[in-house]
Amino acid sequence: MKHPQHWLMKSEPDTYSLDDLKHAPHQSDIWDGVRNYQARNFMRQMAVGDIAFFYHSNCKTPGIVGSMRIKAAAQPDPTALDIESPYFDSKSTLENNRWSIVTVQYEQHLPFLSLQHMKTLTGLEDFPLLQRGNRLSVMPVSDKQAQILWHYFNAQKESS
DNA sequence: GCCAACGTTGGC
DNA sequence: GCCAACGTTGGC
Repeated sequence: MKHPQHWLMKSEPDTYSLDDLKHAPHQSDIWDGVRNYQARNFMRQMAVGDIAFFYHSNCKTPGIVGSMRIKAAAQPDPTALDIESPYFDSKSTLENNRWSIVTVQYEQHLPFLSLQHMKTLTGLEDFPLLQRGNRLSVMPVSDKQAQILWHYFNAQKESS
């Protein structure tokens, strides 16, 4: 099996936090509501077993709080067809749903890595998250960037 | 709560 | 197909 690709996925903790995923049935859930084509296309590239960092955005101290595994590859997003959902999309149909979800599995909480501190780590200069004006909610993490992040998390775990 | 950056919409 | 207007994201 090909070694897993890393990703980063943002969620506002007030809407859906890592704890929410941890306490979901089977610690698994669908990642719905993505309404940006670039982010959607990244989700469509995800493979089962890929690793995604869970990032809390639009909160007091944004940063990475843990990790997940991709449990199932992209499928149509049911919320796009649900008129009751805040993510309802009038241009999507059952035959032609514009939007996708992946199924994610809780893996672990990690030592908190704030956005502020992430900016000080060397080797992350090209990380999309840190690029000016970036608003992507789903983005790839290169092997090199993942290695830097895991090094940070492992070092924090050892020193605690 | 402010606002810069960005994506989308819709008139033309 | 251009682009102004508008809505959203998300750090601060």
